[in-house]
Order: sequence, then C-alpha cells, then structure tokens
Amino acid sequence: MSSFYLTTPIYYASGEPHIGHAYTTILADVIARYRRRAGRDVLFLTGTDEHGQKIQEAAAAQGMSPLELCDLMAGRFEAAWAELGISHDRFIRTTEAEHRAVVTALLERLRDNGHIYEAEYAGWYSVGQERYFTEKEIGPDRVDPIAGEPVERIREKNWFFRMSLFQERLVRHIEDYPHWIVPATRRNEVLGFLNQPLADLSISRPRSRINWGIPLPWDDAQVCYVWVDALTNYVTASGAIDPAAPKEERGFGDPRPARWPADVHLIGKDILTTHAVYWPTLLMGADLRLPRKILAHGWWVVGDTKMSKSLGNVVDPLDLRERFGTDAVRWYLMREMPTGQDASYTPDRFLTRYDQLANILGNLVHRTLSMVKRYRGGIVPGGSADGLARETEEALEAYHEGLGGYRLHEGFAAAMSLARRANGFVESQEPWALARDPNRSGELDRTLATLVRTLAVLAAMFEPVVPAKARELATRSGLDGVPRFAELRTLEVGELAVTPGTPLFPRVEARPGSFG
RNA sequence: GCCGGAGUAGCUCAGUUGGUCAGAGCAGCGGAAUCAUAAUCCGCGUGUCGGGGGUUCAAGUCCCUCCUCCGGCACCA
Repeated sequence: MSSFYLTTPIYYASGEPHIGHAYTTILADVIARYRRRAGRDVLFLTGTDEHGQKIQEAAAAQGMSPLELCDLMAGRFEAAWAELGISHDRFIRTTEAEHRAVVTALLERLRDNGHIYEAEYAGWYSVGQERYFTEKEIGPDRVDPIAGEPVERIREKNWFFRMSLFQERLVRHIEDYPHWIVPATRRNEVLGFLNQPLADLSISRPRSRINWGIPLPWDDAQVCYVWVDALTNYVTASGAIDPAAPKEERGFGDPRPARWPADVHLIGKDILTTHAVYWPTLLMGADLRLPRKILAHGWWVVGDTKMSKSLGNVVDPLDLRERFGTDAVRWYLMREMPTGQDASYTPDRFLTRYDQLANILGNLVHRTLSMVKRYRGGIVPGGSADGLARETEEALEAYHEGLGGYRLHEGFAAAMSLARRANGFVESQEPWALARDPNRSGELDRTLATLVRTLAVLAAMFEPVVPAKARELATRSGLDGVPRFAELRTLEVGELAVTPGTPLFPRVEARPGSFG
C-alpha cells in the first residue's frame, strides 16, 4: 500500500482556532479521507507552533508559564478538530522534545554544509513593543502599527542561512514542475518574487530578547527564529530524521523511501513565501527532498472584505455546526469555495448548499430506503442492479479527477450530480407504478437494487466531506461500513436489510441572517 | 510604480491547442408525478462573451490599445 503524507500549517498557539484554521484543516481532512478510501496509507499531520515572543508575552500577561499557555491552547485546537470530525494521525507541538531535537539536527546539518554565517541584522525596532516591524507594517511614516510610536533602525547580531545560494535552483524547480505550486496564480507570484535577488534569511534572535525557543546548538546566546523552528515540523513528523544517530546517519541526503517528502503541504495564501521559498531552500541546504506539492488556498470573504475579528464579521464554523451539524458545515466550505480561490460567505448560499444535501442526496436516500421497505419488506432484492451504470462510471471518473487534482468543488459537484441522476432514474422508472403491476415485479427488483447500489457509491463519494452522514447512509443501507472505491465494482447489495429511519439531513427552517 | 490575474445570462461561475462554445448550477416562469424531508422530475434563457481596433474563410478563444476590479512586491504568524 503506497503512502500519502499531507500537512496543514501548524497554528500559532497565541490565538483561538478560527474559520481560517478550520478551513485549511477540513480541506486537509477531506483529502486525507479521500486518499484512505482510495487505498492509500495516509499520514495526516497538523499541530501547533508554540515558540516565540508573542507566546512568551501572552503567557506572562496571563500569569502562566509559556508551556502552560501552550498546553491550554493546543488543547483548544485539538478539541476544535474533534468537533469538526478531523481525522489527523498526528498532532505535533513544536515544544516536543523530538521536534526540538530534529530542529537542532537540521541546524547542525545546515552549518556543517557551510550554509550558516553570522552577521548583523538591521531592522525597524520598536522600543515600546520590544520587537521588530516590517516595512509594510510601519508604513511610510515609520511608526509601529500598535502604539503609533516611531520605530528606530537598529542592528543586532544574528545567524543567517545562505538562502541566496539556492535561488537559481529553486526557480528551475518551479519552472520544471508547473504544478508544484498550485493554483497557477500563486506560482506566478513566487516566480515574480524570485525575479529579484534573494536575500539571505535570518534564522536566530538573541536570547536576551526572546528566550522561549530552541537554542542554536553552536551559540547558546541565540534561539532559533520562527521559520526553521516551525517549518521543520513537517520533517519531524515524517520520522525521516533520527537526531540521536551519528551525524552522517541521521537521514539527511537519504534517498530511501520514507514518509518524507510530503505529498502535499496545504497552506493559506498568506504563508506562501515561507513555504515556497524559505522552506524549499532550507531543505536544499540540508540535503532533503522537496515536498511534492504546495497547495495555497484562498480566503473566506464577506462582501469584499476578509473575515476578521476586528471587523466583527467572523462566522464561527462551530456556531453554524450547532444548527446544521458538522457535516453540513464541511460540505458548505468544500463545495462553495473553488479550491485555491477566494469565496464569499453569505447565509443565503449556506442555506442553498444545505438544501442541496437535504433535497437531492438526503431525499434520494429516504425515498429509496422507504420504497425498499414498503415494496420488499426492507430487504434489497437480489439479482440485477445494473441500472445507472454509465452515469455512475461518468460520475466516478469526474469525481476522481476533481479530488485527485485538488479541485474538490468539482469532484463533489460530480458526486451530487450522480444523486441527481438517481432521482431522475426514480422518476423515469416510476417504482410506485411497477409495484401495482405484478407482471413487472422483476423490473421493480432491478430498480430498487440499482438505487441501493447507487447509494453505496454515493456513500463512498461523500464520505470524505460528510463522514458521519456517509457512515449512517451506509449503515442504513445495510452495509457494514462505507465501501472503498475498489470495492464498488463488485459490491453486492442483494439481501441487505435497510433501515429508512428519519431524514439524514432534516429540513432546517432557519432563514438567512439568523445565524451567529 | 513594477509584475501577475480577472472582467461570459439577475447571482456564482464552466468554457483544452480558434470552427455545434454561447453553457451549468442557483433564482424566476410553466408543467408532470406521488415512493420521499411539499423533498423530486421535465420544459423555458436572442446575454453587445468589459469598450475599441486588428489577424483569419472563421475569435469569449490569438495580437494591439483603453477602462474597471483583484492579488503579489520578503524576515508578518
């Protein structure tokens, strides 16, 4: 069984989980579930980024140690993911001993390879905020964006990574692999960015300012700055590096099959540069392979503005969940947002997408199982179930193309269209008329068996996005569980005992504007 | 300013290498049916494919130009 390794970013533990985190993580979960159903041995990684000044300050402000705060926040994220049905295999924390050891090993490797040097870092420092701000943050007036006080240009000793050394190689890689960064618009941005000379990357900060971090193995007065610390989590969790081994046997430069490289890094478009420039060059510097794909997704916007807490226009997915259920929220997020692009949230669209689930899929399930019960005592007739064969083939093909090609919205549209075709099949077969005519009993058997078989296919197709409902669908259809794709071809539905029960997606009378 | 992307039915958008490409879903209007959550199914869209010019037998689909909108331009997680 071939393996598949996918990651979300690790989320910074200074804030609560929000829609942005939830979207990325659900996206990853859907892909992970899809790959598992397709027979892959999946490693799905998520976690929290726990070092740095903000954590240090936030902990102090709340009278806690940094680690206590991180324990608390990591728990919040894990609880949120449990509620959203996330099936990650590993939740990594950058404060774990294993991760700290791998980061240390990576830093040593970079230094041994001659890619690290000491130099002065110059930046715009705010004495009041005790931190550096970027050019963008301070604006033309050169004041810190929080207190509005002037910032000053100061210099301090830092260790640098020779990122510039790898610029050419990186550009060539991006050009050689057109689908390495998707969508294409993000790829263009990176290429545009790399059109200018790449500077080297500062990778440390003096411990006198920030002590909540991983010390550099060769300079105890400096801690590792965020990039190397956070990004390395992907390698840590892959298990490719054994930091306890002698230097030459730790796994750097090792081409043997392993979890590394990752098949895909899922990220928001805000951290594109770190993942498409910093990270690959760091990997090159350490003789590690590059991830196979970087998928940057878009933002949820309200009207024309990004959702943000300060604007007060945040829609908390957990709130929607209370009324519509977790699976409905997942469906909306995956179906409404074209993978990689921005999408606009409106209550109206949410309800439309929910109605789709209830009316097209949910109703198909209910009417099918009800007819099996009414006309055949709840036992699926044996014999032929070969209706809708062409429609099913077509839908599966489009579905795999969508899910496999990271156009999830298209894949799920194909799944829904199969449910539509099945409803059309019911109309054209008129089982209720067949049931009144004893001479057409065989045709009714075939119709019902076809419909149940289609439900099994739909359970498999929908499981990645609405896992709990798909499981229920399978169970009610009399199956032991949701079938894998490979099992669909030979699946027998005859003699299964079905349970109509109450609707899978009950009608919700909520009207637009009434949530959150 | 520089680079990149987008402007197609009321809304959200599909439209490979130019020639049934003028489409889908939603909304709207009309009809059918009753197994089902009044849930379904069928039928109905002459829209200057942002404006103008050009190439071609033929252009949303290529070239030029203009207009509008969006994104990126690094140590920010």
